[in-house]
Amino acid sequence: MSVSLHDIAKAANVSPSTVSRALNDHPRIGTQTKAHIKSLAKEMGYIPSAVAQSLITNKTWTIGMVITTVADPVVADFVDGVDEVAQTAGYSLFLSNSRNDPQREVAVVETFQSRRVDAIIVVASRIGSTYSSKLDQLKVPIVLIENQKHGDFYHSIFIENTIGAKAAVDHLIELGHRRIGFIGAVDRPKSNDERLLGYKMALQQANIPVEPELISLPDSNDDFERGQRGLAEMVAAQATAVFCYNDRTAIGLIKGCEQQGILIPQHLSVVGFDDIQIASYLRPALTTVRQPRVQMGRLAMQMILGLLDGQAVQNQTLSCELVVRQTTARK
Amino acid sequence: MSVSLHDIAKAANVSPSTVSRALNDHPRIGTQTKAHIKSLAKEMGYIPSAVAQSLITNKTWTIGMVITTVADPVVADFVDGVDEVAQTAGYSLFLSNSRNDPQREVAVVETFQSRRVDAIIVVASRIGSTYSSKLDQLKVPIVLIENQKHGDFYHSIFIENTIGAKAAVDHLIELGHRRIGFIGAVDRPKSNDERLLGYKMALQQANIPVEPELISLPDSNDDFERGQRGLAEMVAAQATAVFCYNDRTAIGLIKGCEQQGILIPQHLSVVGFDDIQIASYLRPALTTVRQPRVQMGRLAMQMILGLLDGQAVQNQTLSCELVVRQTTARK
DNA sequence: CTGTTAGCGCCTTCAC
DNA sequence: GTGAAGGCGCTAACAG
Repeated sequence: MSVSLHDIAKAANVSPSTVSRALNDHPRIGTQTKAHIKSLAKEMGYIPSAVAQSLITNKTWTIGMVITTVADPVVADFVDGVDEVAQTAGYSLFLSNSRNDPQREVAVVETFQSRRVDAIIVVASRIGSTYSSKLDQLKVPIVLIENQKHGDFYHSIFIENTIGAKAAVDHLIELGHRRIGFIGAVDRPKSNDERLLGYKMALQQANIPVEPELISLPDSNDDFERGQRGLAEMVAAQATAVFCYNDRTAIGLIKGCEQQGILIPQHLSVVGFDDIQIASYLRPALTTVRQPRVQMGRLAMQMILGLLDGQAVQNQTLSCELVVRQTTARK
Repeated sequence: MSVSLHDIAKAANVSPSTVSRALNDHPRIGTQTKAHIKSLAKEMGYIPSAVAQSLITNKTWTIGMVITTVADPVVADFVDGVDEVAQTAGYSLFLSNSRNDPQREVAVVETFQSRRVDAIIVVASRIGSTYSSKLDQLKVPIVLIENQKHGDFYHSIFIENTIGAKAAVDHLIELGHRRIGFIGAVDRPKSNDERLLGYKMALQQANIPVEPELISLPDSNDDFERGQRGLAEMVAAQATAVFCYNDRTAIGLIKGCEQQGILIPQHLSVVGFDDIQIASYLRPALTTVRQPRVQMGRLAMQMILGLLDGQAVQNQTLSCELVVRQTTARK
């Protein structure tokens, strides 16, 4: 296999521990022997085995991250943020898709445990309290991004869904809309409820009744498809504006509109959520609520670092901001 | 720490080796002791240490994947494909961004080596022959997806860039266009050259001169920005159609057009490359060349599995297909 | 300053 | 069928 400490020890006529010390810049080591060993090691192409090191130090310098799918641009940005901070801090990232299947998620977490990861990050988990029993025994810090189960488990990073959603709907109301619809996502119960709540709060504050037929929760796992499916209900309910669970839902909705000759924003105003990169490149450019996704990923990893450092770490809730573009217009 | 073989051996009043055998369904083991030990292990929450196992078996069940950034939807799909096959085969995936920086890429690969990954997958590497010396010594199988250095190193998965590009430009020529531009990507030299070659071949075949002013290689690392920057050159060269290096470049170009009142496809026809998911949701929907990205990821991981299994594995070049939508029209 | 010893958690011959 | 012993590659006390 690859060259080991022993190999280079033999070559240098010293003991393995001397080699170890030299390579780790241990204080009590001869300057010349150290230099000699180091050059020898390089020459022999020695690369220390992280697995052997982990076994003894009981630290793997490894983070496990469970996501739904990296094909979701929101998730991708989380990953980017986490990876950035992790890499800088010397950690490697295990990435595993759960495809939003709670069972797979549990399986992945168990794999991570067996790999003795130093910490775990889970995006959009729907597991919730199941974790309590499974993970409380483990000493592994775990932080959740956009946990989808009600109740605060462990350390979490949230976004101000309700406030953001309310801002979106406030904006529509200001534009004179009264029949405002909502197209939601059933597979992300908590964010969905929070955004729906913001929607309702905005309406109530403006003394507009909340009408069930204006709220659509299409039974699909695909964001785009949900948007397209929700359109029928919006038309039937005579909505003049729609707030969508996220940008991809809005994009699906808009495509459906185009096919039916419904003009955006002349006939229908549309607001999304997330501000994914493409949002500003659409024609018309999408009005949406911006979420600091990369920042959330960074923060998650920074929380991990704090936790690993034994610090007390607070849950974080980041704010989001309305970005008005071209899909919303005065009624 | 966590419970070990010894702990459960003590609890069961047997030796550690017996426990090991029981848990691994070794043949020579008492049926009842086995059952007893298994239930005991579950009860005590025993999770075997993959790191200890790796140290002894010299196999980590781990794959290292180096990417530019997961925020690129093309890369994200590669990752999805790899992850799918890897997970099924029992492998975990280390993911690391290089941000398209060759130096970082080398650093990441070294980290992977120290972690003793069983294999490495690199996306859009610009390293090339540097690998020869560095990795030839290692016994780790390595497969490259869309290698960006000329010359075939190791095992690779390619796409028929030239054929796809030619199909795109053929399509524009059929529509009556004669002044067709190309906006390329300098940070992906090989794919860019291949697509540019396809562009040139199509023109030559139609007896249309290749004019340098119709070829733009904006000095930027952002796809969208390249598209926007390239527009000026296209306008100056009086292009009536443009073939872009990829979809995101096309999207940037289209945005620039909108700002200048240039209508797509009436004033300018545009073709992209990749067929990222959003392409069909744009208005007008983007004409492009579809790349089987997820399939490429799967294939990469399957090649790894073959290699790990000692099989002789062939490089693969997948074909792509023109998808005509709404951004191209008769001149 | 350097060598020796022990052991991280597990598997794998060997004995019994 | 089960136990004892050795070792994977490395670090961390101890000695010297």
